[in-house]
Amino acid sequence: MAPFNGNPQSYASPVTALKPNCLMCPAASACLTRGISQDLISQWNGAVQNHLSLGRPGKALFETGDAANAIYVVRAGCIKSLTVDGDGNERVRAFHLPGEIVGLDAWGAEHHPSTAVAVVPSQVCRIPKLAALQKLAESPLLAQRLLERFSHDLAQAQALAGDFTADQRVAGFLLAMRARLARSTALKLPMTRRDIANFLRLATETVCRVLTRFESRGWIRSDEKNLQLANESALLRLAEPIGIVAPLARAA
Amino acid sequence: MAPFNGNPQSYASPVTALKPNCLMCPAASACLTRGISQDLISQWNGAVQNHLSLGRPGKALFETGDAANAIYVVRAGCIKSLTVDGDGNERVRAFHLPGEIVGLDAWGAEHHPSTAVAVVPSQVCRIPKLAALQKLAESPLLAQRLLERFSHDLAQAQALAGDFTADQRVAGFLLAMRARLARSTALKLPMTRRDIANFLRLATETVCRVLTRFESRGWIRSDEKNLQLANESALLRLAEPIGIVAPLARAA
DNA sequence: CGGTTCCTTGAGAGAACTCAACGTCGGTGG
DNA sequence: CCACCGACGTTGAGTTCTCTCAAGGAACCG
Repeated sequence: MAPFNGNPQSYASPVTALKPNCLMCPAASACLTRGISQDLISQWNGAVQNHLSLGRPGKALFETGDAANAIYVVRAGCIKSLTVDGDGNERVRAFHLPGEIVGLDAWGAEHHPSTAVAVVPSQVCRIPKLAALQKLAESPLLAQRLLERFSHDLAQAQALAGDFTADQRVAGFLLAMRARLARSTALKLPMTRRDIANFLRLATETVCRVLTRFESRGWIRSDEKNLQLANESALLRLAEPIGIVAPLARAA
Repeated sequence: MAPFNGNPQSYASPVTALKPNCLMCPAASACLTRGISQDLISQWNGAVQNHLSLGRPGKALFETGDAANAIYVVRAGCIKSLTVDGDGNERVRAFHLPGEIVGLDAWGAEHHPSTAVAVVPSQVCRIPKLAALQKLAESPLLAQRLLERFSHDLAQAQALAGDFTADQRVAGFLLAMRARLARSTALKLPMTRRDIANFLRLATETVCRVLTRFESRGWIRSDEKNLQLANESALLRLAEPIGIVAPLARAA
């Protein structure tokens, strides 16, 4: 059970390791700090308390009911937010990729309404709400950035709440992941079929069947977690009614 | 076609009518200004540009694609946010009651992703985003209030996005309306069955059938728009998996 | 009063779910 | 080293919940 050692600063002194440098962050191109001045980035960096490694899939960042004193920016990996109802049924509410923020649904609450769990080995930056609030007061630009993030997540959640066919939902999900992972048409999905299905309100089997259908039509090529989007326009046509929200950040 | 005349300041001079006084607002107990000092309320009042009357149901506040330079706080009535897809299908994304904010999904965008329409004769306060941002920088408390609102709406949207039975969704909706309208167990729903169904991703007929079922069980008494929740605990038990988000505001 | 919109109830159809089974992969321990 | 186990992905067959289609009654408005 070797500890996950993906932290590029793990060899540095503990203090340095605890206080990552936003200027050298691998997720900078998708973070709140994207495209702002170095001075401002340094200022924001002051609000970052430390960063945490979630070494193995399933490791919880926080659980429902925990005190909610901070938000977390994903530095690497993938985090999922989920709730568990009285019958023990899990429900995936969101996936968070590098640069995205975990815990926004708890900004106005003392306790987290959802649990956050690593999907793959991940790292996050912890930013206490109070420290963040202080920085926002000092910089309207940062405040605007955070509000944009809230607004985007809200619009996204509302779009996804719609009533769509299984094909539409899967197509929309693939396109959203493609835009957020933002490399090429080749995707490496971090999460399992089960998580995707749960997130999209579908049965695991349905997701499988849809993917098989897409592949038989030549729209995608699928090798388990590795997907190749061969016909994005077809997927886009299918997913149009969802009104996918364009991602805020692009690779610089 | 007499103009809606519910504005208590309509007899005052035009300037006064255009700049409502937050200290005398009927929606104050549910607004961002709830429970803060009079000085701070007055300060926030400075950000309020004017207020608008939407005299008849169906009147649009703004439409998808319009420039998004402001947010709107509902002063009276009820506003619905909706989108229209390529096939002309409407989808209700949210209802906004007095004290709640319309347009948050467009804070980070230049154009509104959704259309806002009056459900009943309504009034809203227009607050330019720039003016709001300025006030937020001056007052961390106001900033916190707005962030809480975003957070709450996000959590709510995610909760509602889940996969629930028709009975669960309707029960959850009734309880949420009860909490937001916050009077007694007697509810006067502003919106039609069609709107409720669309919002809950159900057919109008299904909503009717569920309400009939609830009534036959003695859980509610229904006279069209006027509902009486006779057995809230039964509804609560049914809606538990949704994880209803408690409303931020209560009547003072 | 027609005309429209809304609410309600009934009967049949369809999309997705549940249940079930099988192959694969990776980790674990004998 | 390999058998075992569990998790994951995939495919098939029957069931169910909700939708669609259809129609009638009530309320509202010009």
